[in-house]
Amino acid sequence: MEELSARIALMYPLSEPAMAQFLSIWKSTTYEKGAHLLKAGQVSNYMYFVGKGAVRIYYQKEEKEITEWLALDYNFFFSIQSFFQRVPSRLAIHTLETSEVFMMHHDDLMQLCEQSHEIEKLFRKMITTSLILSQIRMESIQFENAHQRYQRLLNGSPDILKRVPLSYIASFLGITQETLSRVRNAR
Amino acid sequence: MEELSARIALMYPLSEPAMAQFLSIWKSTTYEKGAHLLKAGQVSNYMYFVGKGAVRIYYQKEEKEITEWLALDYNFFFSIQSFFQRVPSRLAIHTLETSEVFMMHHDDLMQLCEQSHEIEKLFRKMITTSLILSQIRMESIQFENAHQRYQRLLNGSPDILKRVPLSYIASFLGITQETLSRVRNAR
DNA sequence: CGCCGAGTTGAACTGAATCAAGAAACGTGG
DNA sequence: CCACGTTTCTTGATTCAGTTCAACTCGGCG
Repeated sequence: MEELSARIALMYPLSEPAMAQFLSIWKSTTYEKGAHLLKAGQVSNYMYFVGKGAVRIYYQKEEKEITEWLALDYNFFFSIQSFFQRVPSRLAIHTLETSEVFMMHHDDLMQLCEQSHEIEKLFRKMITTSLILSQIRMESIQFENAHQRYQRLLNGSPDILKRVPLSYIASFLGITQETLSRVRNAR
Repeated sequence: MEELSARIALMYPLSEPAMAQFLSIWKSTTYEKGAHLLKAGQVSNYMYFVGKGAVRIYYQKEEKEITEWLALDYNFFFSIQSFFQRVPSRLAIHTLETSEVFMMHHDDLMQLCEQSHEIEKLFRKMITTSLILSQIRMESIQFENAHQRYQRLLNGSPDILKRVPLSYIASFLGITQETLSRVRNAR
């Protein structure tokens, strides 16, 4: 819980009562490796945060599984479209390691946002961060080749290779497993 | 101004005084075709809205010009990273047609957000919309081929071909002008 | 008429996907 | 602790979408 509150404070420093209020709507559960937090077709009601652990967001696309996001150690994640638009999610979420997962229900968040301008503002900052990350990822996909994207990922999470199967990493990078293998072993 | 206020109301229906307050920080200017709203290297202080008209956001990348965004008739646009992070923008913005452009200064917006929870919430919704669009565009770039992306663009703005040179459209779609030409004339 | 920018067409090339085997690592039961 | 099957990863050959480079067409317009 301290890590969660530290990450929140980093985005926008809430007053003490607001922080307490905000933290109060987060529930924590420890999931075994391979457990599903969300299945495809459900409306995703939660925004999540992983403690120490690893989580994968993926979906089915023409008999292939696409890894949409990988969240390791102390990071937020959620199904953007489903959470905001309240529509069933194509995405599924499962753990890659036994992980402590914190989750906050959409309705609780909305209710707090109504009551508290401060929390509304925090939430706005969280979305802004997502938007900027989304832009950066888009540019990476559009202009960087397989090798550059792989390097970028390694810079951000050097230990990801030891913790996530290559097939997931390849899909997350938008390349095939074979290409990733070649890129890794080149030179 | 009515169009601007209509688009705002669509995202989040402000109370009358809040709407008046919000509209009051927007200034309007009519720019001739080819005029620059923003040059690369400047911090972008504004969020923009085009009335009837057309605007292009672009940047220099290794002696090529990349068209990052095209905004036609009654749409918002801005340099996301520069606006939020207050860093110099790689992006430049110019008009493709004589256009009425509305602009809102970052600091005015922030001040209003401090004062008014309602406006903060509107702003949050605006960013959320951007985030969802960004996700959709990312998926389009990653998984759709040149022909599909072209079709998607046409569906969204059928008259864009008549108003924007092909070289800009190609770059916006992330393909070369030659490929766009082939895609257009195929079959 | 000749030039100029915008768009098209053709041919060669390239990065990554696909298809197809293999090799290595992993774990489960004997 | 080993043997076996399964999953994960690598390697090779071929194919393909899209790029690059170069030449060409077309429609203004001074």
